[in-house]
Amino acid sequence: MACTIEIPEKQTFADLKIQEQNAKRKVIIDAAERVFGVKPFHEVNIRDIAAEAGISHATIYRYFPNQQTLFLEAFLRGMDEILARIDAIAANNPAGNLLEAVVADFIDFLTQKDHYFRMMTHFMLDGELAPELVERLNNTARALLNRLEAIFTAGNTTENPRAMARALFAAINGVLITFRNYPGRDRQAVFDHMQFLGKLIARRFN
Amino acid sequence: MACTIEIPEKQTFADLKIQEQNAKRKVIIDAAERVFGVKPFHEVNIRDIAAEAGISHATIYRYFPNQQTLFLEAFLRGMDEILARIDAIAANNPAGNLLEAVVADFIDFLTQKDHYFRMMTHFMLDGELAPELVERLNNTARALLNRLEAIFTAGNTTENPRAMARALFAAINGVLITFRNYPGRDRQAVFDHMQFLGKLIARRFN
DNA sequence: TGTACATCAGTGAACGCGCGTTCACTGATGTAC
DNA sequence: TGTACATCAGTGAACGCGCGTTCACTGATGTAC
Repeated sequence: MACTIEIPEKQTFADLKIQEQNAKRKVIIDAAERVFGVKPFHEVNIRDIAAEAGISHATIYRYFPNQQTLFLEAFLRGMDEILARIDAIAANNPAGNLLEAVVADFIDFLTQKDHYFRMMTHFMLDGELAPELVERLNNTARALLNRLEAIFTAGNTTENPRAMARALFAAINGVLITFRNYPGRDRQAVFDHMQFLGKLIARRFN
Repeated sequence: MACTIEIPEKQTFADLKIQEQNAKRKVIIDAAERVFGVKPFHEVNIRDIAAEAGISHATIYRYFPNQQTLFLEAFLRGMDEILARIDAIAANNPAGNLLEAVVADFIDFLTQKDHYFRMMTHFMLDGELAPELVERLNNTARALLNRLEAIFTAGNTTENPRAMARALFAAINGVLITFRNYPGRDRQAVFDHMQFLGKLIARRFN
C-alpha cells in the first residue's frame, strides 16, 4: 500500500476532443438502438435517429460518413453482445449440452432484438459496404465461428470442426429467416417453433 | 379408332379474351425473367420489365395490380420448376442418397437462378403481401416441404419427418444466405463451399 | 484588455434521384339501329 | 350500308413520396498580437 494515489495518464486537449467525438458517436448509436426497438429495421431512417438523439439529421454526418457505417456500428455492438453471451454460457455450462444452450440463446437473442438479425441479413444480402467495413464485419463473424468451432473441437466430432461451425451458423440463420413469418402463428408460437427446430438441428450436430 | 376427329371444346369470345390476357401476362413475366437474369433482383424495376417486353410501363398495370404480384407470379414459376426437378430426381434415384441429391440440386438451382432465391428472401423478410398472395406462397412452400417429408418418411427417421423437412429446408436456405458473399472467394468457390456445407448438413440429417 | 481573425459544431433548407403508380388521352374495334 | 356511340387496350407525362446527402450559413469558442 505504498502508493494509493492514482496517477492519471497524460491526456492532451486533442485526446479529449477525440473522446468527446466518440462519446457523441455513442449517443447517436444509442438513439439508433432505441429507434430500432420501436420500428422495423427497413423503416428506420436518419431523420428518426436524429430526432431520437435530439439533434439535426445533418449533424449525424459530422460523426458518420454515411448511413451504412452507422448501421454497421450498431450491428457490431450487437455482435459483441452475442459473443459475450456465448462466453458466459460456456463458462457456466461445463456439462454436456453446451451446443444446445448456445443455439437456444442465439435464437433467443436474435428474436428479441430482431433488428440485429435484420441488419445481419441486410449486410449479407444487399449490403454494399466499403472494403474496410466488410473487413470489420468478417472479423466478428470469424469470432463467432471460432466460438462454435471450439465447442465442436471439445466435442470430438468426426467432421471438420470449422465446417461444422459454418454449417451450424448457417442453419440457425436459416431457421430465423425461414420461419419468421410462419403463417397464422403469433410471436410466441413462432419463437417456440424456432427453438424447437434449433434444438433438433443442434441434436443433429452433436 | 372409330372416331379420330377432334371435337373442340366449346369456346366463347369471352374465353378467348381471357386466354389472350393470360398469354400477355405470360409475355410480361417472361420479360421479367430475362431482366432478372441480367440485373440483381433489387435493381429490377417496372420500367426495365416493360422495356424488355416492348410495351409501356403503364401497360403492365393493365395486367397486374402491382409490382409485388408480378414478382410473386415470377417466383411461383421458379418454385414449380424446383418441385419438378425434385420429382425428377426422386424418380431417377431410387437408391439411397436421395437426400443429398435433392439438397445438391436445390443449391445448384438457386445459385444459378439467384433471383429466385433473392425473391424468396424478399418475401420472407420484407414482403407485405396481400393475404391471398401469402396463401399462394404458402401453398408452394407446403408442396416443397411435402416432398422433403416424404423422403424422411421413406428413410425411417427417428425424428418427426415434418420437423426434419422444415429444419433441412431452413438450414439450406441459411447456407445460401450466409455464404453468398463469402469474402475473397469467386463465384465458383462460393458455390463449391455451399455444396460442401449442403452435403455435410444432408449427411447429418440422414 | 481589446480587436481581428480562424475554426468548427450544429443546423434548416434544399437537392437529387429513383421509382411505383395514376391520369388523361388516343385510336382502334365492336355494337345498335 | 352507314352513322353514332360505347368499350377498352395502350400510352407518355406527370404525380408523390421517401430519404440519403449536401449546402450555405450562424454563432460560439479559441488564438494571435
